[in-house]
Amino acid sequence: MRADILESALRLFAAHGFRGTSLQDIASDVGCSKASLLYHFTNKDTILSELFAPIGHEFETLLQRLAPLQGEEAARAAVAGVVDMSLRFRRQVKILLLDVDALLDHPELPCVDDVTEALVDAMVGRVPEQEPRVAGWMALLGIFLTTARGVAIPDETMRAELTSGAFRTLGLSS
Amino acid sequence: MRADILESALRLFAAHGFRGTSLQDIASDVGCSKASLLYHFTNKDTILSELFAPIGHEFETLLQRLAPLQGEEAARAAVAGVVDMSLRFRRQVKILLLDVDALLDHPELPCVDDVTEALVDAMVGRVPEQEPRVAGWMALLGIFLTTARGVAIPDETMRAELTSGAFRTLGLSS
DNA sequence: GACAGAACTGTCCGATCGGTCAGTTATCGT
DNA sequence: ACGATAACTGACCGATCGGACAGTTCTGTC
Repeated sequence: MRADILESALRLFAAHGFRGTSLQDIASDVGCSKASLLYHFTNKDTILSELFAPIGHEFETLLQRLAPLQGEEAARAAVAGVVDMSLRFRRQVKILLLDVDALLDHPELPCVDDVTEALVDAMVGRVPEQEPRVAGWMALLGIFLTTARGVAIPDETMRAELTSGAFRTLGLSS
Repeated sequence: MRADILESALRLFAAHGFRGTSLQDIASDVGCSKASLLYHFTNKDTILSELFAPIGHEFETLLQRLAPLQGEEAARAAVAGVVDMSLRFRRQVKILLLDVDALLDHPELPCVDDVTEALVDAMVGRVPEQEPRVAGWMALLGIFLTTARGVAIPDETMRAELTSGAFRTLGLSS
């Protein structure tokens, strides 16, 4: 039942956003009462936290794996990591994009700004100038949103296209 | 006063989303009563419609300008047009991204899906395969989101970086 | 100063939200 | 069969939302 609730919540949050989905919406989708949701989860935020728990750790390990790398090597690893996580957690990414501002102060998920800044750093190098960072943001956000939007092709094809596209954006040979 | 209301609404909608901003929030920001808002505008949706009215026409003329072009010429013109509109209407773009699903059925603004699909067509050509379209989506969404997010550089520098970045994503020489 | 109309506001309304709680039903070891 | 515990629910609560409406204040004209 907990699993059913989480599955429905993930689908509805991704479709209509966190704020755009009421507990009653989830309950109707699951086929139980609203009170039953709050029996399994203390409140609405807890449901969200549970959905985002896995990706918090994964992003942390990705950043650790990226930390010692530099230059083109770091950029290619960052792209591969971001593409992989976007494909595996595309619905969570969509939730994050739909309700960024409301979810930023959410304690459970790591500070999104810090993580994304670190990923851009890995893609374009730790340069003080802002100009090269634009390409990094374009690559990062392009991957996230294109995955969240969804294109009617198999996952592995999508992975290859996203990776080569991001490489081109960053000026790397693909 | 109407202008003050629209300015406050635009800023608040861009910061917290359409659904995340109440009429009371806007009234407090303007410094008037909620009832006063509803004297100048028939309802909350009308405020949003007025904010999006200009960009509807602009996107239409952009698509008309793009229609006769083909190949690389069309792609370069599409990128230039999208970059230009993103920079000029960055707050509207952000609103659209924050509340896509809730705003899709909004009658005032043109069907977002149709417009974006046409822009991707212009960028990658009207090909039946889905694979090349991924790069188109990456370029389009990369421009939109990077602009909406904001980078601390002058507009004209941003324009140049966004344009060359999108060209690279699409495999065009910049 | 009197008047008309625009501009504005306080107050109320129904709907919906997240959340609480007492009470009911199902499950299971003994 | 029975009691304990988990699972679940209907009814309710306070807060907040978008919006309606009667009444008040401001502003310009004669």
